[in-house]
Amino acid sequence: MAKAYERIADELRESIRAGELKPGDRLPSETKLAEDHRRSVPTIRDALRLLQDEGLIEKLHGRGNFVRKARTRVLRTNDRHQWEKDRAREPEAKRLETGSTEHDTGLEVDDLVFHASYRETKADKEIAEALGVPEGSALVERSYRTRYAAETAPFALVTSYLIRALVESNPDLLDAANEPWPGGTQNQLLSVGIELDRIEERVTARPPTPEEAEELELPPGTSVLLLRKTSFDLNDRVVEMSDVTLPGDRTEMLFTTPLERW
Amino acid sequence: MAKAYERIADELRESIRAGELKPGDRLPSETKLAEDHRRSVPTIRDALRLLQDEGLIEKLHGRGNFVRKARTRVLRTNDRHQWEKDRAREPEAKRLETGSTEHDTGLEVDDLVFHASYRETKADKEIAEALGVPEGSALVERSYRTRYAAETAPFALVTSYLIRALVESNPDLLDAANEPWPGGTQNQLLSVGIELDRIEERVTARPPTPEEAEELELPPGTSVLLLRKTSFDLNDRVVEMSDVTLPGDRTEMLFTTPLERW
DNA sequence: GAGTGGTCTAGACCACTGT
DNA sequence: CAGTGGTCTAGACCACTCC
Repeated sequence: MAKAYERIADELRESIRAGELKPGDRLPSETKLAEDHRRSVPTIRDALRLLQDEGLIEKLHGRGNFVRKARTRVLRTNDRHQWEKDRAREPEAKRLETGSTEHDTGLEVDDLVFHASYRETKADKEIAEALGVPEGSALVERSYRTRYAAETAPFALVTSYLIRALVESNPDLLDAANEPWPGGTQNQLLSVGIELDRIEERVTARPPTPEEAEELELPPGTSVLLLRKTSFDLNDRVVEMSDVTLPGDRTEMLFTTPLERW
Repeated sequence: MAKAYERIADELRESIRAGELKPGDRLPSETKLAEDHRRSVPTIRDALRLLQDEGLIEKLHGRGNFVRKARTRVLRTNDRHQWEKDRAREPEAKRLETGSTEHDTGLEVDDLVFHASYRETKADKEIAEALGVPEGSALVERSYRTRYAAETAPFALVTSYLIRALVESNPDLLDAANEPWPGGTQNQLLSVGIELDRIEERVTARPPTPEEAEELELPPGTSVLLLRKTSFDLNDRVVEMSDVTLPGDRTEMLFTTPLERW
């Protein structure tokens, strides 16, 4: 025999999937649902929590419970890397026009708000391994937040690591005041004589930590995508590594793999 | 003033992050926690549910609440596509040895259990658009489940779509009895004269549906990765499309993007 | 059988939203 | 102000695990 709160959740889920309850619709109040199903309010709330955890409904205090609407997605492609490499050697005037985020989103520079901060650190075990340097090596840790001007939450949390010894010959690379840097990271690396050979991106997913949920303004019932991007130079050395946290309900990543001809 | 259940959750989360409570450790019983914090048991349970939703703890009925251990990850790379393309033209004996899943996981064929089923359908609006065919076109819908022999849950749910008109010249492609097909999908397509030019993969993440959680044996507090793979032939036609659902807590996807030289 | 978490109740009181 | 969901209590009873 199935549990009451599961049966009630199943019923509501079915109504939502069938389209009887459409995105934006208000569900009956919790007391109303309790009467209808002849159950106590806490039992109803158990059912609604299941639906919330699945991302199907949104609970708004004082207003009601609503079927969740899909959020508009931000597309992030891997051809941005080649695009950024090409762009890195353009004259500064050209580089100022657009960054890779604008390339992805098709937006103007003015539609986006950009924030960067730099910090000097030493590599812990995990980061050292990812960068292929000894533990304790001096690093430049750079933190980026980009959001739509019309919104309050950023659409990505980015932490990027550079190996200080590789970039310190250009002091401009140690100062966040030079951000946003026209031409992006690949132009920064070019300024110290580094050319990239390839980029590796590792992707996983999990529920957000409370801190991530807070900063990305994620409602309950959403996931985050974790992207670790590693850049290799022509000598197969790791020259940069970034950890990116993206909201799962509004991010779509597109990777294109070209194949050699037979 | 913070809510009691949040404060209790914060305290426990901190203990876990600090390593005072290690993966596998049992938390104090709910009644014990209630006494310690001078709160009712339901309030403690509210706190523990937060931690469960974050994927930090595992609730085991009759045994206790435990700090969750990380599961071993399955790596899925995008160089599998080129590998599979090369493999598609090898003689059958060679193709029988390993499939792309074994290529990714480094396992033997015997370590994996494979299941396939075919079904003929018509393209609904969404699928038709993805395949670039008219709505209602005849399709071959193929469903795959692969799991470790030692485990009960598959590590991926795959639904693949072929356009019937493109493949029906080889009747073997309409029969699941020929699975696992030596050489995989690219060899199947070769048998009807199709060569692939590139593969596009779109990735998003969200909490699992109850059905996905059931089939993948996902504990609460995990996400799924959704991968839509689209294969294009030399004429830029879509010739195959797959939707893949992967457990977020045990899947890592690796995409390598090579860059052209300056 | 002792100890654990899971389901469910009935209700008090608080906090937020709208009119 | 009425109506909504959010927090919390105190306790009954069930189901599972392990000794």
